[in-house]
Amino acid sequence: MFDNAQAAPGTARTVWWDGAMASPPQPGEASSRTRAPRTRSRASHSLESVLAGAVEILDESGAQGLTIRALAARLGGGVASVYWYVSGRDELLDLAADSVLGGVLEATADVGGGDPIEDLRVIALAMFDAIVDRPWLGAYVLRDTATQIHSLQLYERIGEQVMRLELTPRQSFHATSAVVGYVIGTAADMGQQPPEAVVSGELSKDEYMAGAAAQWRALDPAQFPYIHHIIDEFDGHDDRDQFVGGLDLLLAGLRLQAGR
Amino acid sequence: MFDNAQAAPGTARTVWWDGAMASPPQPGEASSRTRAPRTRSRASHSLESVLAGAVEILDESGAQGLTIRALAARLGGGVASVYWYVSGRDELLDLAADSVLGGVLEATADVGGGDPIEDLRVIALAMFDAIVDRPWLGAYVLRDTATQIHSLQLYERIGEQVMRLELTPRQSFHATSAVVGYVIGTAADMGQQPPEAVVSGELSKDEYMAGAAAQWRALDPAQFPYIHHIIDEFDGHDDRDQFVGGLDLLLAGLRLQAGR
DNA sequence: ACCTGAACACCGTTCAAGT
DNA sequence: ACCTGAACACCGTTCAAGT
Repeated sequence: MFDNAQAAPGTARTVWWDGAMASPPQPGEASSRTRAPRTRSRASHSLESVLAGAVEILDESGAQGLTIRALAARLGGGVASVYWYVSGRDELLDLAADSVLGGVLEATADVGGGDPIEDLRVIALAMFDAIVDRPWLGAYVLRDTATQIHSLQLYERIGEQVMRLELTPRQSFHATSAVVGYVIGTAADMGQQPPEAVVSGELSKDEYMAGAAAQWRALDPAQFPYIHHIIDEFDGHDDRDQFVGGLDLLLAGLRLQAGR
Repeated sequence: MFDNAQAAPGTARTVWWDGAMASPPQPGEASSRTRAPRTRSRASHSLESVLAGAVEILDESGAQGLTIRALAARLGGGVASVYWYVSGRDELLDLAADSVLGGVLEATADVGGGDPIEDLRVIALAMFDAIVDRPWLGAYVLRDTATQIHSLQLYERIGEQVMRLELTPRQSFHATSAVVGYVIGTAADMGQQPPEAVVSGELSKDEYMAGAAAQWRALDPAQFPYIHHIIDEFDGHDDRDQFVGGLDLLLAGLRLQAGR
């Protein structure tokens, strides 16, 4: 079902290729123990290396910076070779995002023994941490469970904690979706690049936030009483604290519903 | 501060143009009462018409379908004229999203008299409804409060309800952010197009969801106990019910914190 | 099977020029 | 002030061909 980690999805794999041609001569590689190929004439990739390269570029320059050409250049090969591993740029983004979630999956592998809601909190925080310093990630996480195996597994793991609260299936479904929705929504929002500021490097995120705070302070207090009520909290606030604050509200509601 | 509704932002408005040339002759328009111009030689826009055109295209074919060329064609003019009103495609998306939120703002103009949490619920639902059937909207809402006036005002309005709960500024800030984050995150997630399915029209959203449900049922129950626990709820579920389920958890937590 | 270079059809943005 | 057509520099994707 989710076997496209090896086969390029969207590509019909009819065997037009004669098996007798297998293992073609590898020039200059016969007894080489070093990884770097002596002859640079032909690049060789794998889905893992393609995704790793994509994540590198995404981390450096965001979704906008990930072009197929840039990726091919980084891999040291031609553009078209990328299409052997992914069906297109969209799937590349989906798989790159999912590969990062694989890390979250590993990091939370042993969660599940304690208080269900506390465990839920730990997983949600791990997920948040992964997304928040990867601005590009939020938009591509949990988009297509058929392509994104890790996303599905993480969803399952979160659901399993909720399940231990022994609510109805419907309540479990809603609670799990709420946690996931809150995490992704908040993280994506926080990770969003200030319009071309951080990307071009003209402005740091702190500088941008300071500018926004100044802008808020300049608003008419009569028209924006709430903004002025919280401006000191907004100014210089910590994203993680803000995230935890909301998460704890959600979990408190859940605890109430579960009667614990 | 937020005056870019009239002046194209990002464009320095130095007056190189001689004021004496004002109100040039309008050929064939002297006593015409009908809106359609007799001479098609020169198109005339406004920021409103540009954004309206953009929203139309976005509704029809999503963010991917909104190209400057498509927009210019719809407006019946040249490509470059769009750049008189917006600084680029990014700002076009931001402003188009914000213009839709203007509708939510109007629809919730008289909210604020009842129970604060109930009022919060009403606003959140109105926001959800606006986003959910506009898949493109979620990604561009509340991105830049300097450009997006309506987003800021909506944020203020939500905050004002929270303020009535008389929490600390910090708690108010976190609660408001949580509600907004949850709404946007959930709505964006639900509005997300199934990879090129609904866009190309090959697959309806219902068909896609049915396919996903079938896929989930095929998963190993030993490996995915939660998925199997909720699969009947997932299959054919109503997005709005799901949203409300999570929202009520969040609001219950908030009510608890406020001691009401 | 997997990689390549070149080509195709697009796209955002800019610019000199028009009114 | 506001609109235009043409140009520039890109980009995703495909394809015939190589190994």
